[in-house]
Amino acid sequence: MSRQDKRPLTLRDVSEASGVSEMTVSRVLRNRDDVSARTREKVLAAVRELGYVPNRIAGGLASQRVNLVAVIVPSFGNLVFPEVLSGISEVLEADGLQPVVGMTDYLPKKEERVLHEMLSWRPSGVIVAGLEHSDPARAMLRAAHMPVVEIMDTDGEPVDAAVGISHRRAGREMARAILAEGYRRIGFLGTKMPLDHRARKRFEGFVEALAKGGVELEDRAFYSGGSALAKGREMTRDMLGRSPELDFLYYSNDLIAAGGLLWLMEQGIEIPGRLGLAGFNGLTLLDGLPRRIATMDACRREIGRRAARIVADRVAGRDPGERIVTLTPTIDEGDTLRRR
Amino acid sequence: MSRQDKRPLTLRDVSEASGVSEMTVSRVLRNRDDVSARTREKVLAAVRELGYVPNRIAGGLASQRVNLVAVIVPSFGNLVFPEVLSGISEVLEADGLQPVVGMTDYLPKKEERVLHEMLSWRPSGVIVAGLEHSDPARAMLRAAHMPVVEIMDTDGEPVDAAVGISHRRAGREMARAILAEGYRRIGFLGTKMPLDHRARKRFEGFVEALAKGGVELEDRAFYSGGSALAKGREMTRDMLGRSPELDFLYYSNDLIAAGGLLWLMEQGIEIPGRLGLAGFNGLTLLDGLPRRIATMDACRREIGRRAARIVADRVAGRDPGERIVTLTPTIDEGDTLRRR
DNA sequence: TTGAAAGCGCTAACAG
DNA sequence: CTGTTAGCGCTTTCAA
Repeated sequence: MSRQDKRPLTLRDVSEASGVSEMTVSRVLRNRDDVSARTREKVLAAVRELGYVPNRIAGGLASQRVNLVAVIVPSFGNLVFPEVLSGISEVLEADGLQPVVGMTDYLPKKEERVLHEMLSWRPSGVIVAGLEHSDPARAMLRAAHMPVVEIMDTDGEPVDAAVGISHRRAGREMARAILAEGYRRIGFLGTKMPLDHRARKRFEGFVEALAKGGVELEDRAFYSGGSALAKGREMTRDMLGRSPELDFLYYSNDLIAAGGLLWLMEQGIEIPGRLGLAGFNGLTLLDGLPRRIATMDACRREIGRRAARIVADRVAGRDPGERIVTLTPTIDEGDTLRRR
Repeated sequence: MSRQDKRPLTLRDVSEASGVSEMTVSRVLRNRDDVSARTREKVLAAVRELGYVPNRIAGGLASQRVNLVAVIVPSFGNLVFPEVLSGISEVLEADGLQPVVGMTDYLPKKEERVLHEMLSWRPSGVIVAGLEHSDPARAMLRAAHMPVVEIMDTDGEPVDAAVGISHRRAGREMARAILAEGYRRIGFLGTKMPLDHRARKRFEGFVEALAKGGVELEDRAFYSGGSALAKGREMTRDMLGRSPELDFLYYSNDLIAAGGLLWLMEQGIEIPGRLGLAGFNGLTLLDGLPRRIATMDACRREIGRRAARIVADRVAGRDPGERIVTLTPTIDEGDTLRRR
């Protein structure tokens, strides 16, 4: 700890302190096994003594390899993405790779900026949410010459590889389950987000399967901004005000469904006797509500894991298997779907 | 788009395509204003045509400057950190800096690893949650010779700068507010996390201020794992089972408080008539519950903003002002504290 | 098992 | 306003 200056330490400093060549110090720091135990110890002692932290900027430039994987998601607030990220980290870390996360706020222009920024660090791969990207973004992804995995959604054609669920099918299956239970007068409550393509696809699949069952959506409402719980409450109140004949409410996510549930129970409305409910996502955060809301698991953690596995395999030169991985979400009936 | 090979593009390719020297291309790409409009256009056209993305690894090495700021937080799942991050991004982006986020899972060893990893990229600054770090971690932070801002907490001595609130004081103030309202038989429900120092400090401050008011905590419970909402429910049920005389419950976070609230209301227990409640964090996520739970805002977004401001100022050579910024959280009485 | 030399792709510094 | 030269701190490659 006798350094006084502010110059960052380099390999040369370690080399001088340990009396070993820079090259050999480098070998030790990269855990290569072609170094004698004695030399290794000398080097590690010097590294500890000086507090040397290798410079990966230089290392990356020299080796043309960087252990970063770019991960691009729309938002952290969403409650959906923390779990995806955790699945990604889990797998990448085991392979010595490091996720670097960027956020797009659901804005295509911002997605382009973030992508450009991340690609400028020459990562080993890219994991990006969604299949819908601007032309410049797709061009960048193609030109990057690295593994690219688009996640969450498989209703479309990926640039390279994809891992997700079919949101259209998720919507259809929930519609079928609702119809099978005998509900016929159905309302939909969701987010007004033209750029949330997955929510849109679920909605489309839902309406389509209802139609196939000879049922038309009886009412719908879309919100934007504000607390989802409070919005679910308001929208539910408003919708039942104008469409009191409804017997089922399908919400585009579990949080607004929870808001609706709380309001309905306060009104003394019997769930699911008088009115059935379903949401989407399978948020364990919400375990502990007075009813378990029927929902559909989006396989978030598994999507993260599989996507990371594809990147890690490709980086390591292993065969990653199929290009498009479609996971199958399962309906969790909870207490608000099945009539006794 | 006529390239066939997989060699990544370099400045030289752009230089050749545009008939301008590498150096001038570099100037254009860094938005320097000492380039003629005509030359600039030629270069940008070539860049677009080729789809060139600059290599920041090389750029960083040459300039000894990197626009990254390391941000180290315990967990994404926490609902607390997304908002801090958003405050950080907001300010950093305006200064051309880019946050890079790492996660420690509340584990000191993992914190060391993540910190070492991030410092190896020679970022322009570090923002790290908490004041408690292992000796090696503190040594790394000191030796890094860059702005380091410890956030969330100001009860302690930072390595360099700090922005946060006093959690001890937050606990004390909530205790005073509770006593002022006339409650005397108080229970505490929190997380069993020896490594969550901020929760511990709030608890200590709370107990201390009760004692000063001549009141001793009557019951306490700690949980770990599982859904916070469900745990709040269970713990509340159990605590009231064994200590039915309690007239107030203080929860270490809003989510378990919400679970408790839901259970209590189902039991028909009058809130706050029979029992007062308070949580901590000011989670807007929970707006829409049947009662607004009394809570204390942790100033999350503002903490992120101020911390980022300090880093950005230091990087730009501006005077960042005071070394320790203590924000003052305010009690939000909601509907569950004040007896009518 | 160790060392010496030659870059990686860019930018600082200086010259024109 | 534009170009030339000399590195940045590592790792690759080859030789000992």
